[in-house]
Amino acid sequence: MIRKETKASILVVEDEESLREALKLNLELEGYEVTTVDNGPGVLKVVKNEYFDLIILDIMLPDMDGITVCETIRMQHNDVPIMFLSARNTSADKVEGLKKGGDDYLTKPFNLEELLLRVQKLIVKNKKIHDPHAVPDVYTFEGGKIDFAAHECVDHNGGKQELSKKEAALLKLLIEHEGQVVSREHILQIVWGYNVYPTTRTIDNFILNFRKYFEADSRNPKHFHSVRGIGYKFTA
Amino acid sequence: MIRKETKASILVVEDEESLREALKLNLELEGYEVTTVDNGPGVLKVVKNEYFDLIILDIMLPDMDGITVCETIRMQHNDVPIMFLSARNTSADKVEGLKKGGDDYLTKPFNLEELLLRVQKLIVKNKKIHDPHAVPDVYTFEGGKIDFAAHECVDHNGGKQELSKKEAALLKLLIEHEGQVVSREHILQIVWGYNVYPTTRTIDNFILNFRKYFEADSRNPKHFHSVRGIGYKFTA
DNA sequence: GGCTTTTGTTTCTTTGCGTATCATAATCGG
DNA sequence: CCGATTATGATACGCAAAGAAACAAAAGCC
Repeated sequence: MIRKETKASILVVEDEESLREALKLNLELEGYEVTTVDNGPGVLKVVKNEYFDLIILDIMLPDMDGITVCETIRMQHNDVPIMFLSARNTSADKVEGLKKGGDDYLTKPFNLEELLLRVQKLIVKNKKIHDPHAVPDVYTFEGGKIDFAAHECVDHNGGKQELSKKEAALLKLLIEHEGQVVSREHILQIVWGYNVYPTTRTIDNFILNFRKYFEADSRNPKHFHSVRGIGYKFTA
Repeated sequence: MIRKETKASILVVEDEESLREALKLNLELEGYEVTTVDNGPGVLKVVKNEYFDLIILDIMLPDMDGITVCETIRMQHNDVPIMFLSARNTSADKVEGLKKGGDDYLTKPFNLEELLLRVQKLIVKNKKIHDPHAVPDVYTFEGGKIDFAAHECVDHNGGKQELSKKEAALLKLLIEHEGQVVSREHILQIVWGYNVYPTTRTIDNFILNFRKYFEADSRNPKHFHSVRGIGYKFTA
């Protein structure tokens, strides 16, 4: 099994600079990859383009309040865990936050250690949800056979091929999500470990190779499909 | 959305009778199967023999405190979600509870609605972990079948069709509002973005495609209805 | 150090999605 | 019943995303 030692990524949304920087610092000390934003509309933009394991969202933002931001994110079918931060600690506020799609609600001032623990729990749970099904060391499908332990595969002609590290990792990821589309962001997050990417054609090149290995007609792939605007999909 | 409900089971551990019964009553009203226990050792016994989706655990128990109970459960590699209840609300207490394996920590007196919301969230998350296909991303209706995870659908003839990004988003939106009219403005808000107003026939074209996919007679649609002057409506 | 292999970048080509345009049909208001 | 309005359906087009390949840069390997 390939261990993922990629950092979990957190988006911190907080307009007050000192708190924002303090959060960033402490989360980074815990080993998280932290992005910060100080306004509502900015969140929506950045959430559309990047993958996050958790969003820490201040409710009181100058332009667009956090609840609305959360609602909007949820309306776009994004299930990223969201932790609300707020100075308001009435039950009504908490209930509203949780109802509108928040996963946790902390009141300011908060205890740092508690926040870090809750952050950790939310991230671990979510990872478990997305943690895909186990793939055997030797995976056989119509297009060939892949031996993840030996880092080699048998292509569609029966020829043997060595698999490089990244090739194996990407293959495994796609096979783990067999039948489902895996977004480019997710691929980069898991296989490469970065979050933002310049318009890179790197992933495409790997897919091209897979198609060479496993597809009889690489122009009309039966196993490695691209889903325009989203990512790639493997089907057996 | 259609959701089949088998009752989730909750174990309530609380020594004070009135609170215990109040919790039981309210949780049952929410549709949960509730078991109650009033002492520490009893928890361990019952947890060994029964499956629970959640344990609500009072920290101050007469014989064995809740933290110890939780630790013991975790030592037995049982990952059942545990929500602590406690009158103590210092940060140190909360931190300890979370550290020792608790998933949430509520202080007494608590707001009932908040508790119920948090209960629900813990249970749903855990269900997703154990049965990722419990809430499948597949929607079936008379006209065909739509798989949102794979971005494909089966049309009314049984043929397979790839779905583009916007197609999937719009379909999802319409299906979520099954039976009710969705206005053009709302569609644009959700599917296209915010201040975008392409005053065009764009949405119509997507509806046309859907009718091609899913309607036997596209002139007399049974599923994708247009509501003149307002928007569109999907019916199953 | 020089060689090979793997990984990443740059650039160009190709594709097809999403949008626009326009002609026609349906519907509505008066 | 007729003009105005709105939906439909076909078609055309621009542009962003994917394909493809060559090139560059690391990373291994004797």
